Amino acid sequence: MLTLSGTPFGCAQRRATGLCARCEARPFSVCASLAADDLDRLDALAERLTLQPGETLFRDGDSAGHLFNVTSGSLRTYRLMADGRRHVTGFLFAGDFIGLTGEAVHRSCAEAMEPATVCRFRKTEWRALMDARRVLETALLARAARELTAAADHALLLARKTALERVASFLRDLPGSDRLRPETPGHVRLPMTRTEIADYLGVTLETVSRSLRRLKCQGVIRQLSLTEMVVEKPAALSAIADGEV
Amino acid sequence: MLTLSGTPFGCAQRRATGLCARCEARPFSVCASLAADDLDRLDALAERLTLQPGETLFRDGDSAGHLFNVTSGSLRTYRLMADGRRHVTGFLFAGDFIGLTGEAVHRSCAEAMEPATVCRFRKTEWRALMDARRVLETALLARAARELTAAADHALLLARKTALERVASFLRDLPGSDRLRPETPGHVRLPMTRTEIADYLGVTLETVSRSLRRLKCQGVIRQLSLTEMVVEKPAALSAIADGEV
DNA sequence: CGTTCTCTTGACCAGCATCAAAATTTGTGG
DNA sequence: CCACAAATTTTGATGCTGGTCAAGAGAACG
Repeated sequence: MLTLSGTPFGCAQRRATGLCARCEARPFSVCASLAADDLDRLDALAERLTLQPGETLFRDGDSAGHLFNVTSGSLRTYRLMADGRRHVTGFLFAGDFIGLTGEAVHRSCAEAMEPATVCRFRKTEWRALMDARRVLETALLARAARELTAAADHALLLARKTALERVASFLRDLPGSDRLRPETPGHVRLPMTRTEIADYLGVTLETVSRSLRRLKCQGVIRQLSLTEMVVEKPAALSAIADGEV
Repeated sequence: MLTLSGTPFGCAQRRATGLCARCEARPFSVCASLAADDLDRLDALAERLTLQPGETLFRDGDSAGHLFNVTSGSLRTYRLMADGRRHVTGFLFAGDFIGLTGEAVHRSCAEAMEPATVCRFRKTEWRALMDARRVLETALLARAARELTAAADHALLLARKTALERVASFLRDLPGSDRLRPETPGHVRLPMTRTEIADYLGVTLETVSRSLRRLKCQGVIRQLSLTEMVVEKPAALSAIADGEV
């Protein structure tokens, strides 16, 4: 079940001694824009949620009264078509913000892939905080800008890249997403299933599997386990990803 | 050639008698957030550009020191891969804002499809105006949110829809984009070529042509001319677009 | 250690791409 | 306004990438 641990007794601390002050995800969250003095205010608004693998944060059709900030672990968001076709919208890690799209009703589902923690904010309260601390709105706009850039890259991938190029792009761009993990250079951790990768890249799981094999045969990557890859030839991987082959 | 008509003598008018006050695109631009009193400030920052069909606003690799607001006509933005594969990122009409992605160097090209007019702003000056008039930043964030929603819809289209569904989605969603045109219900104007539609939908021009034919045979649409369609059965079109067939 | 789930591999097939040519539209000069 | 040239669109024939179906191999879990 989804456990909920709000600020103790619901009252803000005077000094920034709350959870936000110790939050490991803060440096790469929009919260980083706030001065230390303002953290107690953030604390007062944040509800801490803990999700177990497979647990749902929200579903398609739920009214979207909240915003979320991922503080640890990872989540997937996806959309379903009427006949069951699935598109995985994205994979979310610590520091990622959910709710930039500003829709009143969720049009996608969000579930934990691994044990995850998330901060939840009421939209109205968040809006008030943004009005009081404008740097927060500026930080959110900057984040929205980055997301739009990433969306354009992903659209190019979906519109024009071959299956092999898609998988190569994925292996190249995924590392660094989870900024809480000490990044071992060349190592790619895959907390998601092949099916999820496929639904993210717009192909089938068999095609993902075959593409990975081709990359392995070419010596571009080496497989340590189902969820762990090593990039042996980063330059070659990137060249394939960009279609320069 | 690209003609340039800045504010006469570079000095701001005291009362809002400038071009912004009379701008037809203002109601559906981010500029709509500004009070009438602030329009002379906007006027002082805006350079008016006129583009002929096929003319370039900016190219991939150009340094992105400006932001743009489309005030009439239409443009296309696209990206190219090393081997020439093209992805049309989007079609832009009056009211659309260019530069939300905030990148320092352009990663796409923008060209006029029809005669078009565009307002150009220096990023630094625009930033200063946003700092002075916060509603502007809020309006920009709202617009970024809408773009992210649209990007998610387009990603679903590219990842999971069939060719027929893509073309149906396009015909359903394009009208209303050009808010300057008096919208004749059921009429779809296509100021772009088949190739551009194809590159936008991630298929080939032949597939677009064949899909249109299937829709015509089914009586869902009727063709008036190459650039003008009539939707005869909107419900059927939408059902096809959403894969409910 | 067996059950179940996920991943891999193979065989076959279909949707869309590619190649090619005809039809239509657009543009130009007389 | 017409005739011709160029560009775009439509239509047809064929092929390939990636999807579908199916079976077997590993992992994960109790």
